[in-house]
Amino acid sequence: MPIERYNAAEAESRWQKVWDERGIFATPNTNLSKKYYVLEMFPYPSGRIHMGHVRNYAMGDVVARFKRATGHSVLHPMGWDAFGMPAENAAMERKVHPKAWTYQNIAAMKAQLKSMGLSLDWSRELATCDPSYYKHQQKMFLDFLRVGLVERKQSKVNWDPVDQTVLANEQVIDGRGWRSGAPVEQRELTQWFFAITKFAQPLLAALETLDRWPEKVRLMQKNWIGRSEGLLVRFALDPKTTPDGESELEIFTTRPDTLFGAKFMALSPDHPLAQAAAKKNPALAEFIAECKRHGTAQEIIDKAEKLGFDTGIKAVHPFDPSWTLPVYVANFILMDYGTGAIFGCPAHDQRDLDFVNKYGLGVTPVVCPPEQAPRSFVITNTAYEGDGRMINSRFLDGMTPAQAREDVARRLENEKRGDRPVAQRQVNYRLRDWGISRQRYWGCPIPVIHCAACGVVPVLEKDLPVTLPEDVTFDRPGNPLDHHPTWKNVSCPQCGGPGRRETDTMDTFVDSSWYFVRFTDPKNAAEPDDPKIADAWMPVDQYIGGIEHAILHLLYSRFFTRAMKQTGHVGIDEPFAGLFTQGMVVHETYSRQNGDWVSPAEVTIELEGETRRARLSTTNEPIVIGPIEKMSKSKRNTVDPDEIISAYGADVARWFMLSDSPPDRDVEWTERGVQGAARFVQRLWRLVGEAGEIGHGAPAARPAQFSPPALALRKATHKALANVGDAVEKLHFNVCVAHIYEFANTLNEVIGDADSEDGSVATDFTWAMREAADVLVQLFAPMMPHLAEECWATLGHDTLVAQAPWPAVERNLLIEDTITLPVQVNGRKRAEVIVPRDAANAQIEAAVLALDAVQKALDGKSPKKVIVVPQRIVNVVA
RNA sequence: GCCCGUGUGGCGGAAUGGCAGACGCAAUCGACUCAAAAUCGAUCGCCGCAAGGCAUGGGGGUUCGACUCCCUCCACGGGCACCA
Repeated sequence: MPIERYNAAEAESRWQKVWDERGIFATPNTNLSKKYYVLEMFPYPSGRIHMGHVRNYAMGDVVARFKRATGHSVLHPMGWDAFGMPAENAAMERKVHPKAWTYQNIAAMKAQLKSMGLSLDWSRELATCDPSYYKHQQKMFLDFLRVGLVERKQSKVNWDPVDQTVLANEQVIDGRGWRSGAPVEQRELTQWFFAITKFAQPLLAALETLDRWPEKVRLMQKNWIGRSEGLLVRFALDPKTTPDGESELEIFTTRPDTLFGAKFMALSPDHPLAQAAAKKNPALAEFIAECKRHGTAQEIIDKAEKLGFDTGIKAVHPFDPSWTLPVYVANFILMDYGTGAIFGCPAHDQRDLDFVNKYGLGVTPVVCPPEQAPRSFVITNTAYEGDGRMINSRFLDGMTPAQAREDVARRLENEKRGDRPVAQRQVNYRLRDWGISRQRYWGCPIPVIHCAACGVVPVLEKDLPVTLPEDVTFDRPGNPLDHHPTWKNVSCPQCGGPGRRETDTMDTFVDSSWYFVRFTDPKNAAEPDDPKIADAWMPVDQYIGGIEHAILHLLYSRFFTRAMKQTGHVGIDEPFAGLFTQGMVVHETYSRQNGDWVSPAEVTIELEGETRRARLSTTNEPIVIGPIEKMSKSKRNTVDPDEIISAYGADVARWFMLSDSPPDRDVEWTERGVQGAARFVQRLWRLVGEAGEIGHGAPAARPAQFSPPALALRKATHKALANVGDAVEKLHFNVCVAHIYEFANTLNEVIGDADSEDGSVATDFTWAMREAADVLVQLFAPMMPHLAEECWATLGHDTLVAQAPWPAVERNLLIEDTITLPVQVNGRKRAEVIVPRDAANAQIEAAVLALDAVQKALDGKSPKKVIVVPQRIVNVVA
């Protein structure tokens, strides 16, 4: 009987409806002893999903469905990272309200996601722009404020001149705003900060415990936090050369061992001593002003030449009162790292070397590389930053730099000036506090009120949430909240006098720093916001998303979770136990002769011998095939998931996304690959149909005995089951796909053999065939759930495969009675030998040496040694 | 500049220190067809008629045995970048 083609379009919407009606993916907050929380990074509602989303959510869905089948209570929710600039841009460009624009986009994208057949619990859907979401965020802000994790301080900030808002350090990439791409300027503003630096050490230390995170991400965070251990050293200043009120200069160094190589001191232009000295020195004041002028744009700082100005002040060397060092103001010293002052040792620091070479201050090497004679060791243009032995350093001579560092630290710690030690050990971090104030409308309002009498006053908890006004205008630059005629005018909660509402909103990265906790609380919970429920679900067992969030989102979320713990919102430290960073979806680029990009949909590819040629489908104009790049609107090399799904079905899109490349690498979207996936869908459909027919009459009870062909089939079935299960656990979806292909090929051969035998089929074989068909369907069900349901139904099941438990692997079927061992002679394969599984090594050795091929390879020589690796290989050494 | 990762057929890639190239894509030949598509069968790392040899970026090392471990060089990709 011919089998009809599988109609994806019809079947997919039908099964989606069944899943929906039966509510099988809704997760109750009960029975959490075996819980599994799988989460994909939630999308920004830009309006349409792209192939990156398809890849991300396909992976998460495989994990969710697999874990559900293996008996876990699975939480797999979806929501919307809904605040942000694009909504305001749309408002400015198209006169749509950001809220309307956002919710339209959410509706459109939700429909797209639904068409993918994802096993999501939509009852927990959330949008961060919803007051019922951000009221919790405002509450947490106030809790953080109370315990000192939120601070208000004046500081130099990164100002994005295009978006007219402040950016966090993490949001400045190559000196440009992460969103606008405009060169970032430095401005001095009073801003709200999350005190992420208070957790610098725990955030760093806990990276060691995140053993299910990619090494790369942990390293990136480690470098970003940037811990360095060093010494704070107080240098006395020569009073004759020093402005009134100043008597010493404190510096931070990680290389106290090089103290005898010091040639100068350098101050940041913002350093108080520099400012004090500038008051009496107009030339110095001008130099500092010049530094600041140059310092407005990050790009200029990056390229600036090292410049210094001698203040005339002299600092006294801590080990020699007669040795003084000139104090410079230098443009490359940062005020907000260490103390904003350094001592310069040119021999062993490239920047310092460049500086002394410019100003002629001399070089004395103090660390001599191994196997180099101290007398002949000279530094000219390249500083030596390696290890060795101390030279020219008095009592340190002969020590290693590590020993010298310890010796210097101990001596200066024990020496007092005034009532304090001259030096103390200090740990410094590169990490800066997280500035969250944004001068924008479409974000979470910061719930404080400014009062002339009382200062900054928190909004009362009963007045939360502070909601955004809807009647705002976007017809001029700046913050629409600030322009609003009445919104900011409120009375002070403390004194009742006139107050002004804070008009800054929070960085949208705050919204995404805790959404994973919010999902644990279903809307209809008896006790909303019960920390016990959050703790029962948290941490996220498997988090999946792009590597681009390695620092920003993932570090903020780690901080936020700790802050939530400190304020009693959760009981855990780390939000994501397992993290997987998937690769990008890439595609060939196409362009016309004049350089205009052309989308793949407009191009026809032809093969001319070995070379592929592209033409514009409409006019036959020749098209240049460009490099394979990340799908982007600007290069127009995108493929619309909607079009793929309507042409081939969601299962095909999902399958191809999972099949071609390892999930952490980039995958190239190709038409050929999609067609291959589509062919395989039809092949599986036919194969399951045929296997189902053979297995149709099988007895319900499992036969006591299996004939050799039936046993062989069962072995293949259980091997596939074990292999696919292992591969899914490791998220090796491409390997998983390969094993499914392999099993499908085997099953196809077995069916072919059974057909050719023509006649009645033994019942044990029909039973094994039915088992094989069931298992095959279950194996691909997490990846192609619609096809799987359709196949499952044709196999006569009245249950849903989405709810079927994962079959148990019968381990005894994986063990072979006889094994084929490869035989090597001197490491080169010469033969194979078939031996019983439990054969003794001596027995195997004898069998191997009797082989003709082995004797021939030995060529009359007698073997020196025979290495038998049980179950693996035999190697004869001659 | 510093740190990290990657390198395997025409392509994507597989391989607890144990048969390199599973599986897929592409290609070639054949069957079916009036023809095409679909489907099915065969071939498919390189050299060689073959026997055999050579092959996991290059070179060296450890090992009975190395894609896998170590050293070194090269290429590509990524992160950080006046952080003292």
